[in-house]
Amino acid sequence: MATEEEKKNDYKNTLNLPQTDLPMRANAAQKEPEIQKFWEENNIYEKNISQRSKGKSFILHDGPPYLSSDKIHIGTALNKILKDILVKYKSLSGYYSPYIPGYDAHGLPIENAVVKSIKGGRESLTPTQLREKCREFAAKNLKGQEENFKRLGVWGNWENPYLTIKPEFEAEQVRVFGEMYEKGYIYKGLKPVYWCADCETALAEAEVEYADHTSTSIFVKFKFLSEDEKKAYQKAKIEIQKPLYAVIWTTTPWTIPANLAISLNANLEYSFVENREEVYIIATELLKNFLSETKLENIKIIGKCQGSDLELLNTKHPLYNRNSTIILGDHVTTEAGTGCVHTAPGHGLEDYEVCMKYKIPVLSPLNNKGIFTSEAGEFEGLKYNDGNKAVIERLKEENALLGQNDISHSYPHCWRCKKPVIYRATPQWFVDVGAFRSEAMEAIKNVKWIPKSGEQRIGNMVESRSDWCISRQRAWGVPIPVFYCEDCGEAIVTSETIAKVADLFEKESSDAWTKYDVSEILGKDYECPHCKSRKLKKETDIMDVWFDSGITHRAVVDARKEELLGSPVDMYLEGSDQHRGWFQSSLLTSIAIKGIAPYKEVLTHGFVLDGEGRKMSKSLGNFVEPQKIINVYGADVLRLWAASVDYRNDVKIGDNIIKQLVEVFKKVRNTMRFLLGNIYDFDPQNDYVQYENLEEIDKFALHRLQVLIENVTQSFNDYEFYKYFQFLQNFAAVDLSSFYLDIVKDRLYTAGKKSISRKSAQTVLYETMLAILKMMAPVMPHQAEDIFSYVPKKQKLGLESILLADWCKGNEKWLNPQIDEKWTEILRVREVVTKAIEPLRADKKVGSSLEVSVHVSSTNNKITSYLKESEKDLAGIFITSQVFLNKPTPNEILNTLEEDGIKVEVAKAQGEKCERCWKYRILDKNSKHPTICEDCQKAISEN
RNA sequence: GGGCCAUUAGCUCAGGUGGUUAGAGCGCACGCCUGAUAAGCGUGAGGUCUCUGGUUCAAGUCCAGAAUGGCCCA
Repeated sequence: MATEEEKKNDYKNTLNLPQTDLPMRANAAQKEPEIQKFWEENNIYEKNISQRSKGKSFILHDGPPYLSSDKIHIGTALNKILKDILVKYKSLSGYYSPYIPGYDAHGLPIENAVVKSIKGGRESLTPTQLREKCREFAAKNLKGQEENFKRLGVWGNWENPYLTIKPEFEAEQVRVFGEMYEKGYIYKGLKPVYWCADCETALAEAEVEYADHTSTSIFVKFKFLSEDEKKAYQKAKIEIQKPLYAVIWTTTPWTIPANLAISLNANLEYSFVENREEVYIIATELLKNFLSETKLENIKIIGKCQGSDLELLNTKHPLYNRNSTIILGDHVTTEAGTGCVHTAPGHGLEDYEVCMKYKIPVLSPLNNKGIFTSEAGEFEGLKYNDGNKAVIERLKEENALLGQNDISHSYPHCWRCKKPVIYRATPQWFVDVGAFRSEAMEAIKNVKWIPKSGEQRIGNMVESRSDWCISRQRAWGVPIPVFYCEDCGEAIVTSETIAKVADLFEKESSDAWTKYDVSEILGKDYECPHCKSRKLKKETDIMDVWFDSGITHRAVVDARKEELLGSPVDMYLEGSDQHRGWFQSSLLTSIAIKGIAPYKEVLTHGFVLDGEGRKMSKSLGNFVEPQKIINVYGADVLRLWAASVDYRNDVKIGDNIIKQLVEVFKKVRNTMRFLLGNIYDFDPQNDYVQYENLEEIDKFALHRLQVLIENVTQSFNDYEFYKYFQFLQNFAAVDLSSFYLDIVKDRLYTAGKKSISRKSAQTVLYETMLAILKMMAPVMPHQAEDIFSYVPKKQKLGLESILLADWCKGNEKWLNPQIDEKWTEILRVREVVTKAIEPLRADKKVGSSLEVSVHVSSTNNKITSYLKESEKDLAGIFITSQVFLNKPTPNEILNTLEEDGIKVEVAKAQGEKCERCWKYRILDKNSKHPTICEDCQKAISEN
């Protein structure tokens, strides 16, 4: 005879409980690499690419990360993940969407890192050896970054990435230079750069260190020309005969010989100050400061005017027989000085910029050693720092000095010899942006910028930018492919020289530039086209790395037309800092040689901040390392993070945020596990229930699914992944977990295994599972693939990988507004019912809601009729044992709740607990199974 | 200092053309279930919508200014 316990187990065995081997825990950190191995070994990426027609394409062109490190940081991870989500989504949606990752590998940061790492410094290596080290350094970092990217689950042509140091890339770069030169867009000019007079070398921004330095500051007066003096007085509305001076202030007296202008701020107010027989112009705000510094007394303000009133008036240089013109610039501030800024375009970057606008030429009367040249007149032969004293002496003699003080301030020093550095104008190569600026502005208008503000941002920059200096005095880069004639001094760039250099680089890389001499490159008989001389030399400068990456539209997109279909591509997707960087350098070179923008759309994302919204910095020690997150939670959680935030603005990441995402990740997995477990025996071929035959709540579930599919699709199409995240999360938690699955559980478990009602629910579960797997795939590809591997073969649509599927379309006929309206109302009633039961639970009068029966009524006719229509299903929907509409519950009413015109009375359920389905029923003691209900008896007989 | 951007519950996000007690999911608290179980369900508490002015009968929503934070310049 069976014991009670055994009998219970017997009935339990007749239930259809979920079955699946999919583990509840993802164990992602360990599982993901296995999945990636599966993709790699089975060429899933390549298969996806080849199954899509090139007629429908979406090309995202990768911006090359810089190879300064072998580890990627969180910002790079965000960027690559966003790109990959998009590429995967487009691929699933049927687009031909290949992805060729790129790397930026020339430039100063790499060169500096290498120089620092070698004993003996730069001098211990030949340029060729140095370049070789740089190449190795870049290769090592590439390997590290590539591993990081692959570990994120990023798809792409990893076999053949593009690289700015590949010979074919460098060759194209030389050709682009040649084309731009031929169009007259490239010229040689002077520009101030940091210069160390002791090392006799140009320095980059990164090569100067700031340290305190004591300088002599001086106030110098520049006398107005008599004509212009009158005009100035007129502007200030004063009548006076005394001589008028603009007073400048500088901490580098030696640059006075190079002064060509005086800069004022157009919007500042300037005072005319009378000092005995002279009048000075000083910015009103700085007057106090000026007086205390110069110790002048008994002065008075006799007039005022705006900076803009004085534009283009001339003063006389106190030491030379030339003018110094008053010009206007935004760099003039009231922080120090007089508001009249000494402007020497050869010795200051701002000075240079503002003089460019006024077409004032550059004057830099210093040689490599920092010694004044003949252009400095009487100071010729003096070293610049000795020039300070000499200049001050002369100014005194000319009665042009108004004051002199020593000040200590932060000043740039050479990182090698630690001596102060200067700005010195040197010959540089430029791109004449002005020549095609309007074309570029026009092109900007025709690009779709997301977010929209990007258009203004880049527009402002292109509009106001000066010419692009593309030369660098360094070793690790593509040489500027120019020869010079040593006899006539002309620069030589012809289609012939460009072709020869390009072809050579294509074979041997740009290392060939230093390796061969001119005659080897151009041929023994090559002669200067200007003077027929055969004495030629090579340019020693290299190109700005922004020029490297700026021509990928040509060296990659056009050069690999078979794969990338040629420029312009559909999208560039980078951080918002690239408006100044890659978006602009790419735009300018593309406009210059092709007349079109290289992209149709530009999508930008913000920067990654810590959990408190602070910038990540060494001093705060608040860096979030992607590798750490991946090692603990897996790449999919990081990917989910990227998808969960509105990346158009800055985004935050921190422990708390990641923990929340892990919860969502688990929730989705568990929900999928439940779906999977309940359709283990479902064969779509035979068991699929046609829409018309589905139960109404199942139709409602499909309606909700269809709404989800459409919302999610729209979110991806708009690149608004965070909306996708919200939709998916809500659907999993609300529509499925707490509503549909909770209700349908009973049917799945207790109904006959092959009953139509169970199959009806299974059909919905099956459709839901497939749709969600597909919508997980772009964002959580590992998780989706992992789950998919546990899907029974019959349900897999013949797919080898979920990443080879077609995007979920659902079925338009699932949209059912009538059912939606009705069930939304029923859901409201359900809320009132659960709320009404709640107090009884708190009082321990009731545990499971199945111990309860309810009487429901409503003052709303619509609701009443909806309830009536579905009367027999209501108990299941409310997860109670009985629902009464017309008559009150037979047992004592334990609680009543009325809300929104819906009245619910709760009582104990009728009958006894059925041992099989746990619902309370009036049991037939005389039947074969006296402890289970009628429905269960029927179900058992069907099994 | 200039250009561009952001600021709604602890977190991630909603809140067309200004109009009743500002929403969702998660998290949290409390409880239930023990046939999704290192799961599942329910209920509840959380917001002076960054601030200050202004327009208006009425402002998270419009205007002006400010603060804080971010990117790019200087």
